Amino acid sequence: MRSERYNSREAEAKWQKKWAELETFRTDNNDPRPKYYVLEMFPYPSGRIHMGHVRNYAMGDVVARYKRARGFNVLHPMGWDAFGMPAENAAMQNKSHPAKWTYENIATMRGQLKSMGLSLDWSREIATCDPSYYKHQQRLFLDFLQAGLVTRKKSKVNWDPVDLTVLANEQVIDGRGWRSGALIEQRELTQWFLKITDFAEDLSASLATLDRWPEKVRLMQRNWIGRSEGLRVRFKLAPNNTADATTIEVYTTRPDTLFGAKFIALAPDHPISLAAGAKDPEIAAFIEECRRMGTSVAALETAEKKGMDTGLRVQHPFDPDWQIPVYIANFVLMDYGTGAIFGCPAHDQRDLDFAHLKGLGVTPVVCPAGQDPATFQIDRTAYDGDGLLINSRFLDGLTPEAAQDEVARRLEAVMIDGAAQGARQVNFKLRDWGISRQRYWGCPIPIIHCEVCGTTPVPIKDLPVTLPEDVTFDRPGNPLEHHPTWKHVACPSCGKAARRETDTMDTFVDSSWYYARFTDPAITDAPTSAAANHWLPVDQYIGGIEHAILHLLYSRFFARAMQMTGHLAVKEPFAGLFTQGMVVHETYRASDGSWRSPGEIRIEGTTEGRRAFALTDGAPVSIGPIEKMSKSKRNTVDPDEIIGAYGADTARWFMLSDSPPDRDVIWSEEGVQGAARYVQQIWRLVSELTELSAGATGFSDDVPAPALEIRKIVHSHLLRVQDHIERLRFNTAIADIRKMTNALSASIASITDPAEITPDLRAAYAEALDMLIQMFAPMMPHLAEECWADTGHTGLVAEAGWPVADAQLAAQDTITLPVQVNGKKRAELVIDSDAPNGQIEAEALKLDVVARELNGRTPKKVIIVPKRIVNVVV
RNA sequence: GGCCCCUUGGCGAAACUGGUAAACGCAGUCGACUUAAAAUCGACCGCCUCUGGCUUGCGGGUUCGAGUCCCGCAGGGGCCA
Repeated sequence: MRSERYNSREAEAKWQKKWAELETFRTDNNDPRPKYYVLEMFPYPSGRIHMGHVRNYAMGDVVARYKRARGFNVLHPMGWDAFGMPAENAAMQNKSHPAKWTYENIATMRGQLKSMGLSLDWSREIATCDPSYYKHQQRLFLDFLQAGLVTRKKSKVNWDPVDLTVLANEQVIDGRGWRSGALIEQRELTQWFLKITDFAEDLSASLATLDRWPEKVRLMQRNWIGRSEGLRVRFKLAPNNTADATTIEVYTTRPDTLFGAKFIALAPDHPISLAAGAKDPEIAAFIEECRRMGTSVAALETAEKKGMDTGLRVQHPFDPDWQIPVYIANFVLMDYGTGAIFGCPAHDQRDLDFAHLKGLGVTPVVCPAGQDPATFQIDRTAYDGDGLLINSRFLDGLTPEAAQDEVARRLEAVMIDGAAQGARQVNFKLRDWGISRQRYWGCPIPIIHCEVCGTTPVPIKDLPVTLPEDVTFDRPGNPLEHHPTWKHVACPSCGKAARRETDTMDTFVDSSWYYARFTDPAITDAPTSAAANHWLPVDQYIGGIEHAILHLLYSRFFARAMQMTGHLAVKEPFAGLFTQGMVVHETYRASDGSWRSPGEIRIEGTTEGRRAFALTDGAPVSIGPIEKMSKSKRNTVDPDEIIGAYGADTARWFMLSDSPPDRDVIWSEEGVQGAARYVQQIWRLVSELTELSAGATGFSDDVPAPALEIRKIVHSHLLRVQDHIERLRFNTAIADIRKMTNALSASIASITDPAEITPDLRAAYAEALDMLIQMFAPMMPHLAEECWADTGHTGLVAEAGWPVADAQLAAQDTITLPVQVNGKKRAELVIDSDAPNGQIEAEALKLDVVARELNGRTPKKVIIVPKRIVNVVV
């Protein structure tokens, strides 16, 4: 006996158990069907899943279940991005251990994800903090080292003197450490780097091949890599200079503006600056002042421009008698280009500001079209557009592009001290990836420092280098450094007492290759097997836009490095990328300014007059803007509570239905209730269709109108839903499913006499019933299984495949064409869909309204767009 | 400051390559059922001077035809500075 209302709680638990028992979603690497790899960005085990996860994984699951139904061997794994600072912070606060905290969170979150009914192959679950994972990461590090993709060099870092740790730029807020609040110092530390710049050219160029990535993400990566073509130019120091050097080398992307040069600017830590500082205490003080400003590029740009004359002068490359002053400037970066620039104030805003500051003069050398070269002046705004060269001797009249070429050509031919004065160079903004972190909860870098042998790799047979478990977090700094014994080891090469590297790897390393590990997660002797080449690239990767640059770029680098070291055959890990929008919610604030959670308030009134009150004391609460769900603003909704109250299917359906997937979705109680109502509506419709289709046998040779109508509705909607899912337009797929159920309900309601139910109609309802269940199964899998079983099927709908749409049935016999007169719609014409244009024109002109509009005039022309529109032009 | 994106009813939105603007839903109004409520069902639901006219942030352009393409402006967002 079937219950009136669908009980999601019972049904969801039942089907999740069934899928687990039958291992429905376990994927066999040797399955002969075509492969499809769906991956959602794996979560950080922060404690509990949030609505953003629900949205991300609901989308991925629709794709996975849909592709499985379409006959693909689908890989859809899940794991944990499990290393990182929050575990250490929690350990400090709770006097616990990061591993305990992390694994407890994983257990909780695994349970939560399972309650969503995701079609995941849990047998492939990995956690990056597990030695069985990071062992292979250490192996990759050693192979990269051998291949020359790892370096160790001094680098400036943000140093927190209280926490005794290095901070990332985004952890420095207003010059202070985000945790300690201490003033951050710039320190030079020896750090490990992965040489991502070796692949800069390819990482930039190959973006063009990623045609299933959002254009926005490709653009962001392109800008980040920052490829530019320019010229290295060596300026000779004027003969009477006191410097030890004889030339200053600059990098410029605008060699065409060389005749507009007014100064040379050096980075404060340029060797020539330092040498000048050594001789002149005033210069030394200025360099020290620049250092205190911070390293972030944004900080440099917004800071007031400052410079100091070194007293040095260089000769213009094309005129030895023309001397140019050399400044040390706070806006020049040592690690971009050569750490020195020449300034052309007329055509670069920064240079112009500096020239005004120092009174260096401005000479325009590029004149825009339509301006008179004799009078063209630059005042407060530099001109960086196109035009023709002026005031530039032999370059006059050339375009900037031609002038750049000419300057390069001439300077390449001039030799100074055995080297060309000018050399063309491609430059990148991209820097090598510093992976050293002075933290405990990360992957140990498998290196031993020996006083005799130097930095020595840990032999592969000794991997993994595991983290010691007995660590304490009661004092600042790196617990690995404090550990009494861990770092003391024998040198693997000479056997003498040596010291382990105590830096661990940036957690971005962990997530740069997990997609490859999922393809064969159990192998113990290598990071990857041939399975990786079978499965990769990932066909559809889904995650947040916040990873548009770093994670995706690092992963692209890793695939290339793994290819170079024989661990992978592909260089692009993600063929298709989709970036989903956030889950946002209204915010609520009490009169004292503190935030209130949605569970602590009640809302009165509708639309305009909505007001909120605290549940506890009825005090008014102001309704604030809709913002990203966050703990700090307390506008979060707990997925557990939603799933408990409404069921996973309702939560999934609402997440997918309300907004396009790449836009933000507003979580609202009304919206969820609408989805819950729809679940019950389907339940009733399925019950009615089951009754009407009882005893259905099959279609006759000539299906009569009412039954044919049902078939047309179902097949045409199936085609559209398919198309929408393929293009990840889940919101419109859902709209079409709802439309189809509306049409089926209307059809059932129109039956007044049981005699109308012919065998053909019975068969049509039977077909509609099965197809409907199969169509919503990817979104609401539990409800689908319950309905499928309830309508007499023995197997799982998850195994049932995808229904086949009959395009002929879906096609329309007659169509309604709008008829316009002079572009304004005046009438509609119902006509056979295959009617020839001549007939369409004749019938359109015969329409009363059209005849009235024409008022006896003959149409100039009649435009007929097949199956679209008729436009009569008078 | 530069580059990119967005702007459609009260709200979320739909409209694939230029071709009936507002599908599907949320909220709302009215009605049916009910002692009542919930649930459910039915009707309505952009604006106006309403047999017609207008409407996709604002102004212009291209076109037989513009939400869609082009130019300018305004507002919002993102990335890089």
